[in-house]
Amino acid sequence: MINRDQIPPCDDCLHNYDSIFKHLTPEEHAIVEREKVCNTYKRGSVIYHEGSRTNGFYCINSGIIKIFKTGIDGREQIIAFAKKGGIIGYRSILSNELACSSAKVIEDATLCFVPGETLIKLVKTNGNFSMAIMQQTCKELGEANAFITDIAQKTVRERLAEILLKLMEIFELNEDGVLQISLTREELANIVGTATESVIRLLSEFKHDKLIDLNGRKIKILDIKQLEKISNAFN
Amino acid sequence: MINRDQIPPCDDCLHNYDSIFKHLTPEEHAIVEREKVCNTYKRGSVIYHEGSRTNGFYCINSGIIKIFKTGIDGREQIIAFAKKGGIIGYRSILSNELACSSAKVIEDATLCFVPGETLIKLVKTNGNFSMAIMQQTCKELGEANAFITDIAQKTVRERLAEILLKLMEIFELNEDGVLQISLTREELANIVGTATESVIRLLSEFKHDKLIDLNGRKIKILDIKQLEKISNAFN
DNA sequence: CGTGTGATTGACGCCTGTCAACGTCTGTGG
DNA sequence: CCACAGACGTTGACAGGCGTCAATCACACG
Repeated sequence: MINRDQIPPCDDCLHNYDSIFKHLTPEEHAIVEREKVCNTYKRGSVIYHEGSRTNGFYCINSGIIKIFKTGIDGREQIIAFAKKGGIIGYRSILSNELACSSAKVIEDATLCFVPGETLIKLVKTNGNFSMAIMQQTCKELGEANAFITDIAQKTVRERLAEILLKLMEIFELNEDGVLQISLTREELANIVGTATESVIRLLSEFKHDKLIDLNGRKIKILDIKQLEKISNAFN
Repeated sequence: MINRDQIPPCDDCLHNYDSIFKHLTPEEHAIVEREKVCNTYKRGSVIYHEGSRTNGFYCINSGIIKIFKTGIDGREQIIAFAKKGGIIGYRSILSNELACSSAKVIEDATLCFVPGETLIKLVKTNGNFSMAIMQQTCKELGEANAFITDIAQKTVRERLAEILLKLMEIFELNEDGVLQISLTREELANIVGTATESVIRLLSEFKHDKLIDLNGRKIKILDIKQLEKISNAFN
């Protein structure tokens, strides 16, 4: 499951224009580079568990991670995804709480682990970095609040259409218009907050209405305008 | 609506042990004290509007504020409350976005306005203050994620019981066991994420089962254990 | 006293969750 | 190479939770 032989070059992460690490000085870069530990994880691996104490955060070098909370009957509620350039697990470090969610690999991933003390040191000493990570948190908070409103007010049908569009924004379509992420029906249900059967029924309804095309887990987006209309996009 | 005559002493806010301002140095205290502007607001007043650009944040000296997003048909979804010692409106300052929610007075309030630049300056220069405000954000984020899971998985009945308990934690009971906040049925519905009629029906059901007692907007909590059981408390 | 806002109650029906059965596909072991 | 197990996907039946509509009541206020 874990392969310590392949240490990926973290230059990508450190200098990527949309990575928060771009706010670090060269010296700080060097510190992170020195203290990081990289590993690869296969689909299904758990990075960290809800309720556990994490002592660092992870930077995604490749792959896709799902962040979820476990509710009634062990049912997952997917809160967010993380992909290349993103960081996960930093929240509980900063708030000094136990992890409030779990992280699991959806597509084989390479992650770099950075100790929590390093993060806190950087936050306290580098105002720009501090602002950047605060902005990330605030952005996530805004998105969470928007999702609360959606899930509280919209129907399952509207939410599913919206989630398809949101996934499209995050993972984009390939040249054939197919969503570049592969989720089980159950996972889709656990984002939307509904039953697996409902997702299946609505997806085939969307297919019948020529809004999407289905081929196993591959979802081809055909009619964005109409999906937006269904999702009641007040965003 | 606004009364500029009464400038409340902000010592309370600045030195209150659960205020984030306790992390400021005396010099920084003085800066905030000098730059703040205090006003009183009556019930119903809007502090700021979703989508507007705010150029500062507010510290609550007294009163109660509700934070909400406006969804379909102008229906409110209440996201959070703020009371004495709390701050609101700081998120959009830090993330440099438009306000993603609105703030409205529920109980007559006195607020102190502090300019955004002051906040950013403090965040960038005072590591401890920075950490404290980051912790507040992370805490809110954790709560938002928990609420997403609840609203996605629990029934209206379970959520209502949970909200009553949550309100109890935030606003506490008076000596008679009555919730120290007065909300309309519609506002309750807009927290739970349901229809006003459903709240009314479930409240009278709770009353019939001797879990609560009702007297207009006053809600007396009778059986906490049972409410916890109903709310399916996995928290 | 009229008006308006909020609270309540009843009727009705649809959306959606649950249960059950069955089909499909993949990987594993004999 | 085939049989089988197990995970996942699909479909149908069914009930009930909950939203919507409408009527009525209660209460405050100008």
